[in-house]
Amino acid sequence: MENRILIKDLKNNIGQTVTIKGVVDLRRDHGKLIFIDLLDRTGKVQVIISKKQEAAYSVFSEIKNEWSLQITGLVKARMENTINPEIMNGDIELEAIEGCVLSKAEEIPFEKNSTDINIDTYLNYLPFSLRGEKAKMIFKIQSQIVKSFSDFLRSEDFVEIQVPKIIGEDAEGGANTFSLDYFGHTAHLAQSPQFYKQIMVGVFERVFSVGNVYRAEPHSTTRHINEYTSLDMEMGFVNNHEDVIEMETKMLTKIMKDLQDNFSAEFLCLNSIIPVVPQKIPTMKLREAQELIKKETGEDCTSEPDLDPAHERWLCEYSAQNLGSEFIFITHYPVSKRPMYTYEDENDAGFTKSFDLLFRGIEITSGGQRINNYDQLIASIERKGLDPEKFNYYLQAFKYGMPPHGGLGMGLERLTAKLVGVDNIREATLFPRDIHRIDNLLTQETKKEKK
RNA sequence: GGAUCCGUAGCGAAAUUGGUUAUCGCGCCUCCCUGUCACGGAGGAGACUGCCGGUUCGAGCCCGGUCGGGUCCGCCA
Repeated sequence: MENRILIKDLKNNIGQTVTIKGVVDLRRDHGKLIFIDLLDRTGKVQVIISKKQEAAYSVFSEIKNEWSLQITGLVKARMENTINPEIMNGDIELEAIEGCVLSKAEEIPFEKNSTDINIDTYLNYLPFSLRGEKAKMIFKIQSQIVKSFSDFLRSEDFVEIQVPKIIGEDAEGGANTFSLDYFGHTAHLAQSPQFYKQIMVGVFERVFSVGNVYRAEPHSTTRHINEYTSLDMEMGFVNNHEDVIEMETKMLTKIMKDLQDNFSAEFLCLNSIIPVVPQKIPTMKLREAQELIKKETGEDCTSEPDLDPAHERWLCEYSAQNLGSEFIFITHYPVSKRPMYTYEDENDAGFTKSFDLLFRGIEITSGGQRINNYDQLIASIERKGLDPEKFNYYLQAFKYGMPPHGGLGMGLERLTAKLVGVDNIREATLFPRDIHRIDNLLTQETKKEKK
C-alpha cells in the first residue's frame, strides 16, 4: 500500500509520475509559480507549484512552512540554467500535479536553521528547535556513538544489562541524589549504575549499560545537567586500571572510526573534526600533571587533591600540542577524592588506581580498578564515615566472592558536545534537565504551588 | 550556593553625555512577479523597553528592590 517514493530515490525516477510525502522547509513564491523545498527523512527536493497545474495550485498555493504534504508529480531533470550543484537533488525537481495537505502548522517562532538564537529561546521551543539541521546532525551522531559503544563491547563479550534507576541508598555515599516517595518510604534516583554493574561482574564477568543517571547538584554551568546518559562498562579479571584504559582506548577508536565512516559530511557542516585516537593515549599521574602545570605556567596546584577546570583545559591543550593527542588520561587521584569502592595502589599509598579521561577541556570519563576484597571494601566504607550495614545488599557480591575488576562511566552528552563542537551541553542533550527547567522553566510560582 | 554580565515587537540586535513619534534585519499580513533556491519589488501591522518603586522638568538609559536568564566557579560525567 505504501507507494510513497523517498526523496533520496527521486533521481532514479526521472520522467515518471510519483508520490512523495514531506514537510515544507521553505516556500519561495513567484506568483503563478511557487517553489517549495520539501523535506523527508532522507533529504530535500524542490517542488514546482505552477498555475498551469490547476489541481496542485489550488491545494498548495496557501501552504506555509512546516506543513506536511502529500504530492503526486512528475520528476523532471532541471533545465541546464536552473541546476544548483550546491544542494541535494539540485539537478532535478518535482512538478506537482495533485496532492493534499496532511497537516497544517502555526507560524513558527523563529527561523528553523537560524544560528543566532539565544540558548533559552532554543530550549523554550525544543519540539520545534530540534527540527533544525544542526540539531538533527548532532543527535544522529549521538545515536551512532551509542551504537558504536554497544557494538564494540558486544564484540568483546560484554553483556548489556538493564539496571534500576530507583535505589534505596545512594550509590556512592554522597548526598547529591534526588529523593522520592516510595510507598511511604524514601527512595532515591540512581546517580550511577555503579553497584549493579559491579554485582553483575560476578555474574557475566563483562557487562555494560546505557542509561540515565541523576545528580541533584545545584550547579549551573555549560557542562552540567541533572539527568544525563551514562555509558558504563565493567570488566572482571583485570590486572589493574590500565586494562580498563586499554579497553577504553579500543572502544574510542571504534567510535571515531564509525563516525568517520558514516558522518564525515556532518562533521564538515558542523565545522568540527573527528579526533584521532592514538594507539596509546598519553597517561600521567595527577601529581605529574600538577608538576607539569607548575613548571610550564608557574601556577602551583600541587597541593590540590584535584584539577580545576582551567587546568583541565590547559592539560588538553598541552596534550594536543605536545603529545599528539586530544585525549589524555590522568590517574592516581588521592583516596580522599574517590568513592569508597576505589582501589588504592599498593605501590603508591594514599593514591588510587583510578583515572579520568580528559578530552577537549573536560572530563568525559571516570573509571578505575575497584576494591574486590570483602574486608577491604568494608574497611574503605568505614574510612569514608559510612555505615557498611547500609550497603549489605551490594556487599553480598563481595561476600560471596568477586574477581578483581574495574570499569568506567562516560558522559554521553559531554562526549557528544565536545565532538561536534558545541559550547553548551544542553545542545547535546535532547531534553536537558537543569536547575532551571524540566522542559518548561521552573519558576517561583510553580515552586510555591507544590508547597 | 558564590562571582559576574544581561533583560527593548514572534526571533536576533540598535538607540550619542538622560531629551520630542523607540531604530534596523529576519519573520508575519496585503498586493505585484513563471526560474527561484536565504528569490525579488511595493505597502502594512506588530513594543505599555520583565515587574515595582525612586531621582529628574524629562528615564529604554541613573539608583534601589524584585522576577527571569547567560557565563564562570565550587562539585562532577
